[in-house]
Amino acid sequence: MPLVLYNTLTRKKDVFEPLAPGHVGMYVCGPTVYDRAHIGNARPVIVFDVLYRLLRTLYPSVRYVRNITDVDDKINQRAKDSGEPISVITERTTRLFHEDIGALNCLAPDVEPRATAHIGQMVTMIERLIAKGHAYEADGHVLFAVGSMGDYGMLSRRSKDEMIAGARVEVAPYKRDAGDFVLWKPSSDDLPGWNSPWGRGRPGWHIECSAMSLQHLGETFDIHGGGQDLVFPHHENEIAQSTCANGVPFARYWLHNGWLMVEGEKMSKSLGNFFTVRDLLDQAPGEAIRLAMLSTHYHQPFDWTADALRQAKSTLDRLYTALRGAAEVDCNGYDEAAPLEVQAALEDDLNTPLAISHLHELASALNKATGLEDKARKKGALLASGRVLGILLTDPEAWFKAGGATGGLADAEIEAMIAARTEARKAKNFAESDRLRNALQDHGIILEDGAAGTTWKRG
RNA sequence: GGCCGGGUGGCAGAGUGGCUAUGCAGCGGACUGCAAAUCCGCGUACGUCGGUUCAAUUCCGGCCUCGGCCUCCA
Repeated sequence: MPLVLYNTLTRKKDVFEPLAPGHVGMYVCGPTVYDRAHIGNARPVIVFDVLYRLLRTLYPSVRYVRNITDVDDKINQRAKDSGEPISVITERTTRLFHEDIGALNCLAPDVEPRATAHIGQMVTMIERLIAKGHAYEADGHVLFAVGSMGDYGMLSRRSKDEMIAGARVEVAPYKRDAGDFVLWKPSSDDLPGWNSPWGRGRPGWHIECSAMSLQHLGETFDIHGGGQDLVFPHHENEIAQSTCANGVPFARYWLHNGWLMVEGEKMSKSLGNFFTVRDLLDQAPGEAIRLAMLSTHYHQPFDWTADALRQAKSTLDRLYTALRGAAEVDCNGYDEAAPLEVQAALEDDLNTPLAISHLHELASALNKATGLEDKARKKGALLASGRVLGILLTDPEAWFKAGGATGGLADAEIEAMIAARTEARKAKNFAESDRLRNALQDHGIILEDGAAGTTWKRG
């Protein structure tokens, strides 16, 4: 099956073919580092991590670039409010971002460029745009002239007239066209700034991605991703800058993940439904958060609910239960590639919900498997499938016993009570046996009596 | 107002012109000292009104309805 991806540029599923055979270049818009990542930030990171993992199973060479935006007015504001130097804020936030998404089993990109390390490239690109008549200097700013580009608006499919008619913000008087956007703006002494042909200043929002993708992936590359809200204006403007500056097509496939809601409402601080990844990691394992995100197709809006998280956790319990039952089975040689149906689901525009349904089927098959060979085959298939999705990466025992450090009974205490219960059961003292089990249950410990003895897990 | 995406069983959520996923919850059974886990079985859903068709939840059109975006929010 060929890989097909829904391309915002064409508004349909397109068969994916890399520009250079065997090599894929992908750019995804990364975080602005002024505050901890919230779950809305986490969605594209997880979605494109799955795509990255899938691409790596299909192509020998994949170059994944995800930027860090470390120059931005929100960062400036944060520094002003807190009194902390900007570099302290951006470095700390970057480190926390890595921690948070690492806990969600997201692989590091191949390149993680920082905007402040590419100011020179941005200035060069702006100069080229001015030279080609696509940008102009006005009132200390450099602006991109949307009127200079014939098919501006091709990604978001809106005409310039519409944009002007719909403009809600007062148009700065120095703009030639209401749709013109800032490439470079002046900085006062108290703001970060770099010397440029237009005086000391800082870049506009969009130019960094054009400059960094050029630097690390070239003029034309395969995939550009991000949240749906970035389609306009951010990605539209990236296309304008890059195609006008380079004179060749920019990204070929544009992928956008849907918006994230919380309990049916838009997430916002004022509604009190605003969660950081860190908040959620205190409530559930990262794998459960990740799986919850993947339980809806990436293109759909995702409604984050307590129930969705609970369901994801219970799905993982079920899958890990199957793996735990086959702990002794050596599946070496059977776990290299995900089975066809899982691969096919993902190759069909990253249909993760369908892929997950196949994991359930594999778990059932593993539970029912009798022969060693059959078990090894199913276990290997389940593990390989999990790997593409970035789940089932933990040892099953560790999965079920996790959470002990944060309070409650220690493993040794639990083991001791189980031993006492086993003695009671041998003596047919079921009253005592049940008392012990209930006592453990009160601490969230669930016992399972099997042929090979009693196992336990933290519920 | 413009553009875009939805409305599927109690819930979540795929998908398909006829064979109607998957999971959770529920019910019945097997297993178990009792449980848990697992296994077996059960529930026949597709907003609405028309059209096309031998056949539509799936295609087309109208309507209702929900949501997103419309200059810097992922």
